[in-house]
Amino acid sequence: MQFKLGPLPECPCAATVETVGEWWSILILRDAMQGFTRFEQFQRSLGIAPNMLARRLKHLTDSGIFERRLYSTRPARHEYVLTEKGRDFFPVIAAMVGWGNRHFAKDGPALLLADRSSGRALDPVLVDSASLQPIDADTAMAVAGPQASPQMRERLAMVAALRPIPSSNG
Amino acid sequence: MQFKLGPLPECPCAATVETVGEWWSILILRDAMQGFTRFEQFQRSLGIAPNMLARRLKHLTDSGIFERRLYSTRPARHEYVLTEKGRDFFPVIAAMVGWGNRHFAKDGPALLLADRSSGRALDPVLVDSASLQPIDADTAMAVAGPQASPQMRERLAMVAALRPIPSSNG
DNA sequence: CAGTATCCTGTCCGATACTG
DNA sequence: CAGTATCGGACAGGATACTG
Repeated sequence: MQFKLGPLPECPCAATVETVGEWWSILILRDAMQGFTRFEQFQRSLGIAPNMLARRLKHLTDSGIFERRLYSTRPARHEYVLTEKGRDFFPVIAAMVGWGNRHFAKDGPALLLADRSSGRALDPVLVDSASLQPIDADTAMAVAGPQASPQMRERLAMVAALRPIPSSNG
Repeated sequence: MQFKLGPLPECPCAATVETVGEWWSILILRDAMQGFTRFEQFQRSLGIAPNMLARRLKHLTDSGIFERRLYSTRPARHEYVLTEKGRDFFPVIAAMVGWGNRHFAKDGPALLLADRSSGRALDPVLVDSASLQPIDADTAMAVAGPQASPQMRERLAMVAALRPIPSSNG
């Protein structure tokens, strides 16, 4: 997962993919959201090879998603603690959980989200913070932001002619 | 991106990662959500090699995310149309756009989401559909669903002792 | 326990050439 | 235009051994 070279891509979706796009990274973050912080916890949970885990943790730390914190000297021991940026990734994980449950769990989900204090099951849905209206492929579209490059604007203009987006059932 | 072999993993997040985890797949879906359907549209937009694009489109079609539809005979031409399952992936993309904008767009976003009819900018936030309360790492947790395996229950029980999850600023 | 160091394999991916 | 075929490189990822 590196794009050509150099800085992150302009598209925020592509930048996200480039930062956490290796699939181990997503699963590591999934576990970190549950409270895991230690090397061995991740390793046991994921069955990942230790060198790969070290690589992924380093990359996520370099990306500002984990903070590597010394919790013991002699011997030196580190734990990997989510930063605010890392914790803010939770909605992406939760959206994936929701999609997976809706489309793969035929006989009922194996895992779902619940409120920490009440224990009540949560049904994740993405809405606009102001209107609280659901955001989906029918009602939302991408538009150029203030910092959009000319190329980005051109792309988006090209795409604007295509709406409404085609779908298989009409 | 294939796990060992065989069926999808039990965890809905892992199942999602396995299905769309290659980073090209996410970007293809991003473009499909904008209305792209043709091979050449994807290729030009992404700068992807044709063989890779063919592979990814085939995989996404086999996964029930695209429907490959003949839109012209002589010569035979196909377009790749999102299924309902594919369109339902939009919240994941939008959540990634939101995270990318919040953490990478220092001088303002290059791309944002807007309402199709009003054009008003949208601020994507994940909430519970019943309570409309935001779902984040502090308030939500994963619990075993009705179809959880014993191993999954054991994992989640292990994790339950760790809450509240550690974070770098307290 | 928490990694680092090596080696190896699979495959993702790009480049290019070719076809109806 | 919409792909398929083939080649080669880079690297993700696994297995194993080793260290403080």
